[in-house]
Amino acid sequence: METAENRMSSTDIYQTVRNGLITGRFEAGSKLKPEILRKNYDCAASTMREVLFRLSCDGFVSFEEQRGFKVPVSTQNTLEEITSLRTLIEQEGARLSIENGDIDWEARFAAAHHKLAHIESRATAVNDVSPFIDVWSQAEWEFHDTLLSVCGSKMLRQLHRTFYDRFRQHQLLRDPDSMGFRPETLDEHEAILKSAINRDTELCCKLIKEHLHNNLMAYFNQLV
Amino acid sequence: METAENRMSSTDIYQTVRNGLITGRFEAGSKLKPEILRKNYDCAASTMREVLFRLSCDGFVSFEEQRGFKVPVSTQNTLEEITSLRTLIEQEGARLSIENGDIDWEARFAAAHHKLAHIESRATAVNDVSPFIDVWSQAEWEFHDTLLSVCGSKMLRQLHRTFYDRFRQHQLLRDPDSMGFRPETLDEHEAILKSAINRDTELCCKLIKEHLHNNLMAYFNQLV
DNA sequence: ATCAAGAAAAAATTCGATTTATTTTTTAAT
DNA sequence: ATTAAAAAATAAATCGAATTTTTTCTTGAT
Repeated sequence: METAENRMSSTDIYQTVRNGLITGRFEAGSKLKPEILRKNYDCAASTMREVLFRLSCDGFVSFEEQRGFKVPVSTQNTLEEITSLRTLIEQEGARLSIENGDIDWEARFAAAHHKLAHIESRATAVNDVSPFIDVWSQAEWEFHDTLLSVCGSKMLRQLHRTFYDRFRQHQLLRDPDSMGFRPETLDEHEAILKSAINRDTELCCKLIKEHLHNNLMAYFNQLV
Repeated sequence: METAENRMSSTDIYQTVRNGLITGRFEAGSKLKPEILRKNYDCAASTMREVLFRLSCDGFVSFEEQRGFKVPVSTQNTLEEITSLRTLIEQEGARLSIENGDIDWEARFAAAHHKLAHIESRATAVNDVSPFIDVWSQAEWEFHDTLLSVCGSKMLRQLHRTFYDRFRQHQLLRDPDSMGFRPETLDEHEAILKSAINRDTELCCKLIKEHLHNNLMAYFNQLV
């Protein structure tokens, strides 16, 4: 008998689709029809619907009653709101981490930065950065998450993750070729690392704000 | 032919269950089985499951794969995290509203406070406050939401609403008879109103922090 | 040609049943 | 009496089809 391929659980499908959404695999504004998508994930339409509902709660897809699911359309205002909230949350998380963090945290944060800086300098030196996107994204995420890792609030970290990913999603919605990084991020990340390790809370918050503001501006400037 | 009662849409059911959760109609830690609940809402188990997934995203119910849904158990730490995040968000919203708000906002905020104060003073004067819970809850929500109403960020307001409701849910999970209000809230609300209208951002943020901290403390003190 | 009404198609929603996994109960051996 | 394995019962997860609603297409009157 031919073996049936191992099926994914709905949670696996959820993860896969979520990942697809934040890596720009779906076109902005396009419909997400359970009946169509199910074929890609080998499941029933109602299972697909369940997954899409879960994604809609966190804002990765939009839902309108009797009208189904869509990839959200990115507007300037949406991205500004996402950036503001991410800034608010990341500043607070950094504040708490700087307060609580011990030498072990410093070491982990320095290590995360080291990895990230390595990738960023290699990516800056080259013409086509596309092969770096995936590793860079992962390293950047780990850098920012390590900063918050000893803030003491799981909830805050989770919320930060949602807004971090939503920002990335909206960058890609507008510009599917967006790398997400500018050469300047290298210096910005280093400054954040140093301020945190020096326990300079106010400077760190200021640098985070500038870093995220610059990300936002870079995005707007790409809009020809 | 006998007419079939008008059925609720899944979104209606979602709202109803959400409301039930934040008004203490489900016992902490109890299982939420789609097959059982469906009978109360006249729908299929899979529809119920869909609803529960939606609620789990915002933290109103907990979900574990292959083990179903539960009413969350309230721990001290959870409530502290919820309070901290609500404080962070409400302070930021107040800051922005104070910056943007015009005379119309002031008037609406004063009106919301007037209603709330009226209810609070009547409730304070009486022995059994239970008949006031529903109107008070609504008025308190409107007061806090009006404060944020011109912050310019729909997302922030939505997030605030989630944490506002989660706080209330956890109060009731621990103490099903919790009124949610203390006599002191009357003064605290008034002070917040005045500081906002005086455009004293820093004072307003401080008062919000104290107000929410006091809510939290009142909750802990009830734990015998 | 334009528009509205009605018909057809497509998509969203809901359903009841099947399959799969977990939990509880029973049985049997030590 | 305890424990371990097996069986039964319960609950979770998934499915494919039926139903309802929305959207698109067709037709015919102005």
